[in-house]
Amino acid sequence: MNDPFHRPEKQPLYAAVRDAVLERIGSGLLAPGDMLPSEFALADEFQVSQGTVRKALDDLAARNLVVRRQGKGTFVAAHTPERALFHFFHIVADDGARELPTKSRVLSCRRRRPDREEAAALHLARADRVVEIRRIREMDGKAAITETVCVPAQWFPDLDKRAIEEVPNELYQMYEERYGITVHRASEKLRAVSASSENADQLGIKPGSPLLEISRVAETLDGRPVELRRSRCLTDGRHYQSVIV
Amino acid sequence: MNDPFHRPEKQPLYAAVRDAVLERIGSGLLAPGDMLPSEFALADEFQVSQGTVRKALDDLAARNLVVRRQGKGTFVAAHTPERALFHFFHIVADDGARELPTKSRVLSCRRRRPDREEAAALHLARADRVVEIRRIREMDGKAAITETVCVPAQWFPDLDKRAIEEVPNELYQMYEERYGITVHRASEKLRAVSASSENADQLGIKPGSPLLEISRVAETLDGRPVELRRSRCLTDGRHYQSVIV
DNA sequence: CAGTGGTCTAGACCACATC
DNA sequence: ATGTGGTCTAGACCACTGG
Repeated sequence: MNDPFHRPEKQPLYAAVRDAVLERIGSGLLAPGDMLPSEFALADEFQVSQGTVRKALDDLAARNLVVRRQGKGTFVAAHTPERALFHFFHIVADDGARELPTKSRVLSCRRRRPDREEAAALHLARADRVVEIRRIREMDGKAAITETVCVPAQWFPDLDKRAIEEVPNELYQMYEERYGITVHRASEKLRAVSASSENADQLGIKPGSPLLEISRVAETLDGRPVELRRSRCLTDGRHYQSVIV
Repeated sequence: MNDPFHRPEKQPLYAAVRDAVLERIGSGLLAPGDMLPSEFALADEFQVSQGTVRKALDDLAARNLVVRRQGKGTFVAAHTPERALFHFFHIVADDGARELPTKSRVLSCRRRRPDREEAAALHLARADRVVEIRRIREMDGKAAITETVCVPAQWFPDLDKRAIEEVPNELYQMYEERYGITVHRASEKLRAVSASSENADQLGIKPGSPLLEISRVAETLDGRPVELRRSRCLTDGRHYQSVIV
């Protein structure tokens, strides 16, 4: 049934409502962009007051899982290009301008076994397969970032067979639309590294130059890791912007 | 008067209550650690319902400005060592262990004119004065971070005269307790840079080695910049951890 | 116009902390 | 026992959206 509405001991009512709605989103019963039932409809369904449903939905809205729009309804959050850019792309020009990586040149797109790091990050066995995409992203007209994206092949069945030209600049929207996988949160580890000779060639710099390495693990709603993305970025007139609230 | 309780055109009631409480915190009328009046007391004072006060306080709690504790009360957020560490210190060992910089060796502590970058970041004129603290922070027993902290001298009148040994490891708690200045939010810019010969000496590495440069501007509640902190960190077995929700 | 979320109220009861 | 925040209800009215 699609009605797992339990209150497992002392959990507040609104939390049970929240989790029930969450379950429908996670299971795909409610897809990104869909409108949720109205507050009153949910209140009626779960036999709680409208205020309790409101608190549950406000909670989900605070976590960016749904978007509430007065007069229209409550909708499951979707990956728009702006959201992807503002939410997941943190490289900014030093003058504060938000320059997006306009072009990206795909170097390769293949299917292979994961290395130790990838297997660990994506919770895979060494015998499993991953699809690896390597590309160079340009900013302000010049090559600025080398990127190696790695995803479990089982969830992205034909990704390696797509023509290289078909890979869009914004991957997360494609994950969502084409494979039904919504990236919800990510954690990034940043380090300073020396450019390898390969990096140097790709970015037009001297080997040994300092590069900002960003190692990102992206997760779905239910916490499964879906992507390991290792980027090396030239921080020349640019920086990684982090806000601590 | 301490009662600027206006509703400037179409602003929700709870927002007016929130701003009124905020005003008391910002003005120092309510200091960090102080307990706020109870929900009913505030409701009575502002002539609104308790639910409206609740919404106002929940809003402040969501912004980390107050802390609510069931059965005890609502308190103005204060800088505990843990808060400082978990909230503002993002360097983590690669195995995930949260190693704090135990020791810090202060190299100098002096009063001088700001350079162009400092003046811009701290909204000062070139004729103003700043206090500069330079130090080396150790992690895991080895020198790992060089740090230059810069604050407006006018708000920290005798900071430069304090004995170097007196400067504590956690500065923000001292800012709050000794100067009544609460750091509330910060923004950090990260870059990869090459170690200068000075950096190399300080950290025991070769000149030119890649270092993670973190340039942080810390702000008070009302958005005034109070500190420019430039750190250069050896990311060897460590990284800067950033979570995107 | 009907339907949606947003605000606000008044009151009840619960859970926790302190004396 | 008292006072605090946390949950939940029922209902009123407002503001916005779209047919």
